Amino acid sequence: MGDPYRRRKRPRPMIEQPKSQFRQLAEILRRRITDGEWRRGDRLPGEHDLAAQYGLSRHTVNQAVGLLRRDGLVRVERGKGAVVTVLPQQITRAAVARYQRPEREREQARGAFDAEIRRLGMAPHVEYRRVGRATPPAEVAALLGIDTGEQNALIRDRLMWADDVPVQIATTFIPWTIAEGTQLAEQDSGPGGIISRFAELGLAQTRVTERITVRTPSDEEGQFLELDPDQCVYQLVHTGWTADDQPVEVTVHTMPVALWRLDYEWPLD
Amino acid sequence: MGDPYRRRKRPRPMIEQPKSQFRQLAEILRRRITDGEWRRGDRLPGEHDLAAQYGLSRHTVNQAVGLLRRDGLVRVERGKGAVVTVLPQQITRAAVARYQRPEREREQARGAFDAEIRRLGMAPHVEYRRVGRATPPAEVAALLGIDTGEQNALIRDRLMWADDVPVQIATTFIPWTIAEGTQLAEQDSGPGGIISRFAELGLAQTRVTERITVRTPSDEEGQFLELDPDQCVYQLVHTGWTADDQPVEVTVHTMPVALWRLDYEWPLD
DNA sequence: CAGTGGTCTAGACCACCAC
DNA sequence: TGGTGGTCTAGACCACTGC
Repeated sequence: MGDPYRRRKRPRPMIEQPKSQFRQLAEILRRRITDGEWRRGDRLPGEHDLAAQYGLSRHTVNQAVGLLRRDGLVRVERGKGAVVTVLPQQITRAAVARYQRPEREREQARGAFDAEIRRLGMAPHVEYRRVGRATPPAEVAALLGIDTGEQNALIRDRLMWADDVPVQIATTFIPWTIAEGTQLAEQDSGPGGIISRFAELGLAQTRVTERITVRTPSDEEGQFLELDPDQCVYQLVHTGWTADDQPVEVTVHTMPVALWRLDYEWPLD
Repeated sequence: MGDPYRRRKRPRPMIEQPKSQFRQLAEILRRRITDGEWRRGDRLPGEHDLAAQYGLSRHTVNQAVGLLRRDGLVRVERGKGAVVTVLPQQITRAAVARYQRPEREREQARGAFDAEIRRLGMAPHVEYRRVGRATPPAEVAALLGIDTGEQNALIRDRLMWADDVPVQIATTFIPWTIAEGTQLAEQDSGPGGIISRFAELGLAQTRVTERITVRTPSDEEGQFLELDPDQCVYQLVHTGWTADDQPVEVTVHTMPVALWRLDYEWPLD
């Protein structure tokens, strides 16, 4: 069987692979953050200073900082500098639990997000950006089985924070033929969230699917989530189905990968 | 309520945001790939040529190519050049389906991966790198509820390809007290895979959890998966539990985010 | 050997921020 | 206005590939 790595590996040096200077510097800076020397909110020394201190050109330092930005450890604002942004812990999205027994205590929708954030000792905040009739993206229209390019969906678009950190964009689409004139189309979807409203309409969701991909954020997403353009986000597409396999809800969640981890759980027979 | 984006946006130019030259070039090159001008296996023009052609310095071109590498569209080998590596379609991992009815037709383990790859018209290949007694990482030991730093686990470490593309590393850990002397410790785990062996041992798995995170690959992982160091991978930690909530299996999957999408599905009550 | 990309420097100009 | 980072150029040296 052998060791397939061997094929591609050269005789390994005793101590360590020689690495480029900017990667070594990034390693040093990363350690100073994870070790707690620099904490959330602290400003890193200017690139000019770091360059002088380590005997590097500013360009090399800039590359090193770029690695930290990609990993979501620091955020840079023009004219100000690099600030440590890493959270003490990632937020956990327990996908299955958040949709269980919604009638019990508003665990659904806003309630589930609230719990996820409070678990970390942070304050959740949700702001509705838009609730109304709109044209869904083509992929969403296809999922919902409705025509493309028409104003045939209700959109519920919201932004979410943990303390002052923007952590998620969630956009729900519901066929307009279902949502029109119901509480689904109101900003406050009422007790139990939209899941309960669907049930009352005789369109109880009995099955849920989620598809996870990772991509780079759009300009708009990057702006709200305060992401460096090199950071990645989860795109999580959640679809709710009725007993006769009709899709009645599609929600697209956009979350920085640095901030979240996603949990799933199911029984085996 | 207003538009929260407005806070941070400046009056938008009519045509487009001014973008840096390397991002514009990356956009051009990306389009030439997605439009099919350059296909999988083709070599990009040299950076020197591109620089001359577009009137840029080689460094700027190098930055542009870096964006394509990060997105997994091209792979660069020293001394050779940049080769288009993007697959026609992402591989879909249907998490729940792959563990259902394992006794039916070897759908488990190797069987599920086989189906995932064949669905794309590619040829799956699995190679066992190591099967034997080993010391699990501390996080895995904690999950399994066994001591840290001891040779107290069976490791089943395998590499997976689609055609000639390395697509996944999967490493299974099972407490040695369970695996010792059973077919679990043999490379061929028998019909139905290890799930069936657990059932025969009176340790049938009744519940499964998975935790997804995204991180940069280790040197070793990047080497096998032929990843640029700037590309991200999913780390998917799969745990199997018995009816009395004993964890009997932990499998860590490492998959390039550019190649995979992850599907989940469950019923609502 | 020539051709590739990886990395680094020195220097420059710009946009943006805070004062 | 001075300090920050974003970006770009010109030029250089290196490691690696394949002939």
